Amino acid sequence: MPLRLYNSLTRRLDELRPLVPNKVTMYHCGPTVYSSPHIGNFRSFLFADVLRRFIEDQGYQVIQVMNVTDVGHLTNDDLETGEDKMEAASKKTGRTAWDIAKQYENEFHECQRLLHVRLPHHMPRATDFIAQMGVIIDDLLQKGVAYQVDNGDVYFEISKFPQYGKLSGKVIDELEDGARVAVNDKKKDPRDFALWKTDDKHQMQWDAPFRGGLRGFPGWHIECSAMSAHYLGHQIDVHTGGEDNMFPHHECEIAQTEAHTHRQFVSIWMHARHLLVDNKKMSKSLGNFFTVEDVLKKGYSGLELRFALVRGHYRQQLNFTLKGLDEARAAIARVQQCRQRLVRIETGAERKGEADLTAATAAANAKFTATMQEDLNVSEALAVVFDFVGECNRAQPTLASCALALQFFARIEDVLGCFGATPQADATGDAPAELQAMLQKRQDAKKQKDWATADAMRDEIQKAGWKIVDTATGPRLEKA
RNA sequence: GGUCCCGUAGCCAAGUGGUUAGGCAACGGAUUGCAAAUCCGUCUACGGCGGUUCGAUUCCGCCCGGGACCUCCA
Repeated sequence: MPLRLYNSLTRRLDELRPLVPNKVTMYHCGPTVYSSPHIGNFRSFLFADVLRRFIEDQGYQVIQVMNVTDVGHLTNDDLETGEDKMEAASKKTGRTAWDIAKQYENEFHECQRLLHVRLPHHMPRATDFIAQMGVIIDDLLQKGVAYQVDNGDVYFEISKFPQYGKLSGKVIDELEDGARVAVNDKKKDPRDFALWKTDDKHQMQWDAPFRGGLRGFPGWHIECSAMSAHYLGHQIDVHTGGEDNMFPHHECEIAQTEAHTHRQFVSIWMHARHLLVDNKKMSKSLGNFFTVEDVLKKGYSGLELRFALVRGHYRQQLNFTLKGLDEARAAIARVQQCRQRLVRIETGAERKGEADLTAATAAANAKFTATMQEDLNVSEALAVVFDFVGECNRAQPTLASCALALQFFARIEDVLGCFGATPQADATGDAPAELQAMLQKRQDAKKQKDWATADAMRDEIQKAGWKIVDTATGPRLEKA
């Protein structure tokens, strides 16, 4: 069974057919590092992460590149008033753009770690690829697809690339009727976009990396073309981003890259739907957004946030709520309880049985694969996992079955990464000695039928962040 | 104004022309000194109105409601 993915370009499910057999190249539009990463950002990045993990699960070797935009992302791409986001943040805070970029890039990496993201193989910064951008700009100028105006700005000329609009379905006339107005009369067409801009006041400036240019800074779109070409070559298999990237960003990437190489840039374009918060659009301009840090400060773990952001289908709007995080916590616990019991049986801490889970495990694996192969249907894949949890809990499995089932869970974890590592059979030994003493005291009290003392001990242990689990073979302590 | 997506039980969220997700919460039962965890059971839905069909939540049309892009945003 092939892996089929929804391709924004063809508007249907396309089979993943890597240009080089068994190797998949992926490029992801990463963060613009001008503010703290928010949960909406990570909805997209976690989607990319799960995609990568599943493709690897399917036996491919993946090479993943995610850019860090630290220059050139204009607040208003085509208008004269457009301002670089880094510069805008700098103005607001009084710090340098370089300083800001560094801070938020670090924050981004920290969030990746907290949300258990498998790091892309390369995470290049735009500012480190000025020269490579220059090569493309130079070529586009030579080919007459781009033009330079008096002040030194270089624009890509839309009319020279008739396929412009093929990804987003935007048609020229429609755009001209829209809210966007041409106020930059230097441009031949209002939709021509900047490859290079000049501005004396801009903090980040470079001598033009192309012939006949003036000192300035690159436009936003060109970085992705340059960096994907540098690491992955002129043609790549999969390119992802948030749905807002589709236009104009990805449209522009296609135009400049394909005008440059005369080859199809990307086989499969994928876009994650935006997140809603309490059923409302989440955006900076509305101010109703949570940063990753906000959520973690409320006491939720990265795993819980990851689960909450990953559980819905990526092409569906996902409604984020704090209640959803509580649900995530409970759901994760359900899986972990199940895994822990299997470990306990395996290690002899709990009685094994006669139930053979071989067939059930094979079926779960097959269903999980099939459902993920169909455009990464995580929701349905989770249903498979939870069905299997029920089967395990109901059974008294053999040692061999425990091992098989645990392998299944390890695979799920490898792909989804939202449940955590295989639990320990018994964490009692890791608990502080005083808690272990309390546990013993509770046992003694129970023998005496001194329920008051027994319950008091349990409450104390709970207050310390642990809980008692009573079993047929005696009580044990677990982290709550 | 143009293009497009969605509306599923208390909440979240898949899917399908006729069997029927899953999670959370709630309730009843088993277990337990009481709990926790686990198991069993209950709650059974597809925005509204038409149409196509033997049969529609699933296809078509209209309406209502929410959202996306075209403008900063993943």
